[in-house]
Amino acid sequence: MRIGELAERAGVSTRALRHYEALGLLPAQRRANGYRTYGEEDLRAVTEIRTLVGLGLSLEETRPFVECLRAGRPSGGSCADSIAVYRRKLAEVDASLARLGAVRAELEAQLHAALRERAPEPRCELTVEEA
Amino acid sequence: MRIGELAERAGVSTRALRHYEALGLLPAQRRANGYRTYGEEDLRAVTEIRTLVGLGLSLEETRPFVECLRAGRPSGGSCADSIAVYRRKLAEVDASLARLGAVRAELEAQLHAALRERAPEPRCELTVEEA
DNA sequence: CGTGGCGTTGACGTCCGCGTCAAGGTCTAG
DNA sequence: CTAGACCTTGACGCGGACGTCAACGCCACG
Repeated sequence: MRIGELAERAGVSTRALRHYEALGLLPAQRRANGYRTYGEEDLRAVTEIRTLVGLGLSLEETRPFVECLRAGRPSGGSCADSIAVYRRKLAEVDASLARLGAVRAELEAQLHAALRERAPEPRCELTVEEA
Repeated sequence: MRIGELAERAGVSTRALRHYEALGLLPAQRRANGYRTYGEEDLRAVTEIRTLVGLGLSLEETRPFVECLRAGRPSGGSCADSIAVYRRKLAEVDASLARLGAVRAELEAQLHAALRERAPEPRCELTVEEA
C-alpha cells in the first residue's frame, strides 16, 4: 500500500509517517517511481507507535518496541529494552503523579486563602464556597 | 535597583526579566542612560511569577496576579481574575491527575503482560518479578 | 492531451521560556 | 586612561512532533 492508504488506515497524517521514517522508526520500501510502499506489518508498527505516544512516550522511546516488532516478535513490548522503557516510564509517571498531587494541594490552599482574603468576615458560614 | 541585582535577589536570569518585560508582565522605569530601574514591588512581582510558574502556570496565566499586585493589593491572588485562574488550573490539574492515573494503570498492565509473555511457564512463583 | 489526484523532497513555521551569542554603550576603580 | 563589570538591543537556537507551503514528478481517466 502507498503512504496515503497507510495514513488513513492508521489515522495519522502522511507527514507524520514521513517524520517517523526520517527518525528511522519506519523504513519504507520504494517502487521504481520513488513511491513508498508499506505492508501490514508497517500498519502494526504505526499502531504501536501511536498507542505508546498516547501513553506519554516520546517517539525515541518507542524505538525498542518497533524494533522488537520487526524482529518478528508478536508484541512490541516483549523485548528486554521495551520492558526497561516500561519500567522507566512507570517510574516517571509515579513521580509526575506525586508532584502533581502536591501542586494540587498547594493550588487548593492558595485558592482558599485568596477566598478568605476577599471575604474577611463572612456573615454566614453557608456563604463560604468550598471550592 | 538595576536588573542584575533584581535577578540575583529573585533567583532568575536577567534574560528572564527582560523576557517578562517584553511580555508586558514587568514594565521597568528607565534611567537617563537607558538602564532599567526596579523597586521592591518588582521583586515581589517576580517572586509571584516564579511561584506560580512553579505551580505549572504559564507566564500569560500569571498576568492577572501581577496586575493584581500592581493594583495595590497585598496579595496577587486576591483579585477575581486571579481566582478564576486558580479554579481553572485546579480543574486542569485534576484532569491531568485522572489521565495520568489511567496511563499508570495501562503502563503497569502492559508491563505485566510483557513479563508474562517472556516467561510463559514460570518454574517457581518466586521467580516472577512483581513490578 | 490535459486535468486532477496522488506522490516526492526541501525547508520554514509553530509553541514556550528562555539560553546564548554579537556588537556595542556606561560607569567605576586603580 | 584603561580594564572590567555592568548595561543595552537584536537576533538566532533549542527541543518535539509535526503543519504547511512550494515546486515539482507520476499516473489513470475521459
